[in-house]
Amino acid sequence: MSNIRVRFAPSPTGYLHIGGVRTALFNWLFARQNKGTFILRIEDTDQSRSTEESIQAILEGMRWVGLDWDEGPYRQTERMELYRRHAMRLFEQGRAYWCICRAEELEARRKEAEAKGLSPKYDGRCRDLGITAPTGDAALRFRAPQEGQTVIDDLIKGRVVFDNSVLDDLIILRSNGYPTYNFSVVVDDALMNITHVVRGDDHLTNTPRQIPMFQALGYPVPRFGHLPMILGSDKTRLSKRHGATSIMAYKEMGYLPEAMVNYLARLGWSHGDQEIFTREELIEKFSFDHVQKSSAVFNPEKLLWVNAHYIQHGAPSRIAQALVPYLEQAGLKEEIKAVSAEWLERLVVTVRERTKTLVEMVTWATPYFGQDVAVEEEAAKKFLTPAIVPALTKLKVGIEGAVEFSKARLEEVFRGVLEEEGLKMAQLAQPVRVALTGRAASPGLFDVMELLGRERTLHRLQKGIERAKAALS
RNA sequence: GUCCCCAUCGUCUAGCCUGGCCUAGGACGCCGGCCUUUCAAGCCGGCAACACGGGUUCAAAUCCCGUUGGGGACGCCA
Repeated sequence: MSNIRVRFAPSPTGYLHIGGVRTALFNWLFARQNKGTFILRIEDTDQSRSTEESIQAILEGMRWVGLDWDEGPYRQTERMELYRRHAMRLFEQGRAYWCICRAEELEARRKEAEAKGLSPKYDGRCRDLGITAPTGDAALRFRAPQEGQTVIDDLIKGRVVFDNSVLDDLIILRSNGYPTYNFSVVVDDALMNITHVVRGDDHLTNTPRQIPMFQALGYPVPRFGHLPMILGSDKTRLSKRHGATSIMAYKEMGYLPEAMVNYLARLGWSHGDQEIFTREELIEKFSFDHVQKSSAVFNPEKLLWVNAHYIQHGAPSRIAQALVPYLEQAGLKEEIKAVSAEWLERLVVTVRERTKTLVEMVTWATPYFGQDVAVEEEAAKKFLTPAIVPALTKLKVGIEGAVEFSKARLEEVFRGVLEEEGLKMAQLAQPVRVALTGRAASPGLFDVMELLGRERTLHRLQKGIERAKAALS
């Protein structure tokens, strides 16, 4: 294990979303590639917005996509003592001071400054008051450097320089005693020996505020990497308006976690022209050098294509195993128990190429369960007509008489009927298809028969014949 | 408003660092064709981009400057 340590630090204020997963993924890939440590840390210092439910949702999402963590999940609310102690240390060093401005006053002043077109930063009026023992509500502010520059050699953006004159005296301890984000993140990253802070580039301007705190506290400054944002189709930050953003929503829609990972990895990162990567390849080939600097638009259609690819090319056993819960959810629990794993895999293989999600796959798979099949009205009306009865009957008799129930033999019988009846392939195939699957579209007929087996094939054929006979005339 | 980041087909991107191999490549989507028992899948083909303006250079998608456009940050949110 190397000394490389990275973390994913979501705040539990909602579900784990796509952007968070990608940030986590890049951290995870970097850790795994370097035999480093991947840490999960929950940033829940905002009591009013953090929920236990969100924490659980984050863990569930992480597990689903297979991003396993080596340490944590730590929760910042369990580390309060650490933040307070570090804050007091800064105070004692003269690097922090008590501010007795009220929140409403600050808000008002900010608005006023903004209205005048001035910078809305804190005016520093408590900076030199020298308050040592505040009474009532007071917040602790970090005394930010005002001169010189802070330079970041970003793993992705390259060299970024900020004038310290733009820096604000940030509140590090709220009047309720809780630390604020910019402070707790520094204390934790320092104490957890984080070597590389990889996060969304919405944090880029937070970085020059944090670096002086690492320095004031006497901790080494980690390296930073700022990932570009993921945007919606209208090029604004991805949000609910753009459709599903919760990672678990994609599970529900029938996406494979390996497809999500592959798509998200390729969103903002590339390795030449390669589109499909195994998890091992991702770990091996990932590099910050090839992470895009600019933001990327989330494209659900490409995601769907990647998912279809995994469904169509994955190991049948893997797809079958992933499909089962969806089948169960569709009310086929008992039916699944009755079939073998081997049969289920054959089913997957025959239906998967017309399927882009597992949910879609359920729709294609249902006709193969149970003795009878629900026949779509429209399909029956069009293909199960009295005129086709002789041919259907002849086919049924032929199959009954066949010694062997194999695809090759079945086709021979079928073609024999075609010839005797003077029919074209499609003229008989469609009625048979409807009788067997209840629909006008299905996999190849002989695959269907093989999947159904002799008994059900004959049974459904018979039902089809009866229905065709009864149709008007 | 101030600061920061970014800019190649509609979208994801290769190429940019180390200028010529770029008549700018791949992928998704779209359009057309082939295959075909249906629906798909597959295969073949097509449409489609270096934001703009100046430089530097024999030569610029590639280097420099500016403009424009987009995004982000400026909270006792994270």
